[in-house]
Amino acid sequence: MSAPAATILHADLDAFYASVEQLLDPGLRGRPIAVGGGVVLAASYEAKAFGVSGGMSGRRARELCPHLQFVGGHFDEYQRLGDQVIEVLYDFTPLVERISIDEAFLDVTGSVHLFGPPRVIATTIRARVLAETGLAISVGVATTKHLAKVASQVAKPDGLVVVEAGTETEFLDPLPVGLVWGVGPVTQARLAGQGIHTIGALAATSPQSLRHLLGHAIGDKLGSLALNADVRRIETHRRARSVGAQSAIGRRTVDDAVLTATFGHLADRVATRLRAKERAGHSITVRVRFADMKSVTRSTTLRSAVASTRTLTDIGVGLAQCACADHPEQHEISLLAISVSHLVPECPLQLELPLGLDPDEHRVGTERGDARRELDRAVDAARARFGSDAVGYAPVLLRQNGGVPDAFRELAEAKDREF
DNA sequence: TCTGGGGTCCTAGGACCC
DNA sequence: TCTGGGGTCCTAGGACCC
Repeated sequence: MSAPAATILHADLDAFYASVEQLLDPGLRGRPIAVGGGVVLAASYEAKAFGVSGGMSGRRARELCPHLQFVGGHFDEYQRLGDQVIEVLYDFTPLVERISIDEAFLDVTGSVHLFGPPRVIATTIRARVLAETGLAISVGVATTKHLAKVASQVAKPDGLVVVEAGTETEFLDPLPVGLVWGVGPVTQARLAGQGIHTIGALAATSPQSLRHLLGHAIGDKLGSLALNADVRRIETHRRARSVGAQSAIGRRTVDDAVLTATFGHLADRVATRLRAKERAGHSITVRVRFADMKSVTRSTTLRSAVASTRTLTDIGVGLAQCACADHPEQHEISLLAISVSHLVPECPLQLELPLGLDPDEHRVGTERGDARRELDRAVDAARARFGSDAVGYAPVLLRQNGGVPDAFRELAEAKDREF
């Protein structure tokens, strides 16, 4: 006998940022709004009706919806309300896997004795979230994570869909393949080329054909999801595998001053977060996006793990110079990014970083290595007491450029916190 | 007003080792 | 001398998700 099927809920706040804005300002309710400016971070359902969606350029959004109103984000409120909703979920089970600011999986298999059948739990959650925060949350209920997520998408807006055990295939088969987790525009187009438009058609395709069409891993994964063979468990604690930061800088002529200033800023953000997590990383990857939106990456792997701001800055600049030198036909850059991976625990008292090219230069125990550690520690401590703007490493040469406010970045970074 | 910022995972080729 | 095959790591690129 197999174990009784699990009961998984996927709870997903509707048009989250935009709904919060409409909550905060009643004058925005019932109207098409978008959070963002140059790019749409989130659209209200009234705006979605015109085809406006997240990630779209502001200009395109206005073309689709001339009366669209842009609003600046209240990022602290998003975090606060998102946390408040997650706290409601914990009242029903400790098995909560938060996957972003506004959505989570719950395993309520063991909760039914306390709170009633899954449908009752889901209904209670939706009512409590609405009463306590004023926000609509859609919930999908099923026997697997994937199916629960598909169900919550189908439930939107402000709905509940329960897929009863035994009816999974019947539920999934007519749905479009785009609802399968991991099927984006490229994969969807590839499948459409073979006449595969529904999850049922995907499930009916042979594993060999899928592998041939999409590659081994993707083909196998999609095949199993379409056949409802998802065996993933709820993971309550997930460790980050990389820490990164990026900055769109408009169009800038390639020069060292821009690289130094930008990587100073990015490395500061990344290294500070690494040190706060007591982690350091062996691999550093830099991405340079040119003015024509083509981007290239350069990476390096060091024998020792890095978490120092200054060291990360130097490596970032060096890798970006390599990338630019390899593309002499490109004269302008529009974005720089740095990411640290192959993370390892770093005890604050432990030594760090010999560097690749000149191993002695930055090693702790040498004058420069010690100085860098002391500087990082002093800056971290001052910021902890006086706020993140209290101390900087370099003059902020970066024009704000109408970009995303720092508060939004801090919001994205807040996902680092262990939920 | 040309196109954000944070991530995860997969593929493919080459180096290197056994 | 020529002939192998498998495994692992690194780098670069890309699809996808929120």
